[in-house]
Amino acid sequence: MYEELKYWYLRDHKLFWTLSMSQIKQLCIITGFKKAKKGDIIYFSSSDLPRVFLLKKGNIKIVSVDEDGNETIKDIIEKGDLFGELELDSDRNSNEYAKALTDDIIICSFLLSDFEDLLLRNPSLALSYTKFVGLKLKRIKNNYANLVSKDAKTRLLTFIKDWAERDGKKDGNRVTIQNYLTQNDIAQIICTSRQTATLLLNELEENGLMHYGRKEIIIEDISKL
Amino acid sequence: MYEELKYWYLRDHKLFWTLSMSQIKQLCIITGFKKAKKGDIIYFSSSDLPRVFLLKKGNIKIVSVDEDGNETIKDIIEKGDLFGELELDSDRNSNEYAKALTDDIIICSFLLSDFEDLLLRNPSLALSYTKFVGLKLKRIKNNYANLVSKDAKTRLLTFIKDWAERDGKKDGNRVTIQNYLTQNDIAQIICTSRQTATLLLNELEENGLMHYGRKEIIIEDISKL
DNA sequence: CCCCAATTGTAAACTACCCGACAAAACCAC
DNA sequence: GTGGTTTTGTCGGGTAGTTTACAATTGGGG
Repeated sequence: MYEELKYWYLRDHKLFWTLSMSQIKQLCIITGFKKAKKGDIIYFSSSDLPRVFLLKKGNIKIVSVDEDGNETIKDIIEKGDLFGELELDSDRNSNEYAKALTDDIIICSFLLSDFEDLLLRNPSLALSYTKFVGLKLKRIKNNYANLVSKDAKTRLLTFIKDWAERDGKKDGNRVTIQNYLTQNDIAQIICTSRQTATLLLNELEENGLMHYGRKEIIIEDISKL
Repeated sequence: MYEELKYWYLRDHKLFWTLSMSQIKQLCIITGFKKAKKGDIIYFSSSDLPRVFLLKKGNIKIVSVDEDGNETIKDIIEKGDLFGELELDSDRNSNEYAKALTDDIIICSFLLSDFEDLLLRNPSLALSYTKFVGLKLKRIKNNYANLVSKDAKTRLLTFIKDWAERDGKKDGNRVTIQNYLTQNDIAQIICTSRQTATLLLNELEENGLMHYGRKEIIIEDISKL
């Protein structure tokens, strides 16, 4: 029963749709599971073997600490996302960890080496995966371009619109987002200071464009952002 | 003879080492060739089918024009690099073109669809290619992190050191780089204004750390940068 | 060799944003 | 509730870097 659940978890991800049950089973032999709750820190650059992770439930952020001790958010991971050694290289010098943003986190993982074997045996999976990494590349290229040429306000707007698109519940032009981020998180994501983020969010609030709350964000009219 | 040359060009790239002659031949059926000289513009987001390109000789820059007409350098491509639709998605909305930085440019290309077929038939090539894309991802992540947390001076230094590593001719601690970039190019690469780049380069010059010339850059002592 | 275009040098005004500091408010655990 | 911690609000000074503007230099083509 528990074993079955494991398979189902992987099977559920669209990347793995092409695989047979036995192939998934193969990958699952060393599959690990983790549960966590809000605020928990999950080290994945630990002394363990390199792994690829799949977030089944909840939201987490990937944080990296640089040489000066500054923490920066590398990525926000949502339900169904893969994370970890996605680049398939095993040199994990990076000082990164994941932090749970919500309660009820479920993560499953498998060894990088097992995943590579599977890719070698499944050309079509390999191609899908390559496109998946390509998509990540495209996203970050886009973020980079925004950071270079757009100001903080525009970046915030872009982020909010993206977020609403991904997570928001639409009701006509009114969108409600379940908020699991602090203003500080948002600031880091759009690469600005907390103060600037606060300022801009309040500005949006004053203009009646949206309401920021710790639990949810309400956008009155998404088309006006 | 000319045909043979084509194959050799592809075979030469380490990604294709695992392929047999016949497999390369398959890819080459629709392989195109281009030659260009300094200043030439090579459109690859044209109405043609999506392609992957391989730069056999010379240096080019990938430039993109945003909605406001600003030109930004996306990438510098050197001998042996692949470029084009590396993400393997065929939606080329991006307004990009390549510009030759040196004379004697040789580019060969193949159709994205042919390349995908080849990947499907060669799992180990597919895996290598995924790692290649992963490497690109890692690089840009690194650039992004630098842009966020380091100032212009540090970014310039990082860039110069990288460049010296890649292209420079070492002679003890003295490194000579064949320069094919203007200060404006460098400025765009490290994401700053031309004036700031000029200022910083002159500062390095005054401190006796390096000599910037249009044809070559000489770093007196790479370990002191 | 000379001219023109591209590149490099320099300076001053301006500004978006950071940083430090502190207060108010919200949330959580007990 | 109550106390403490986290999050949010707000202000002003400081600055790295942009922008504008123009001069000086370089190099290549005729």
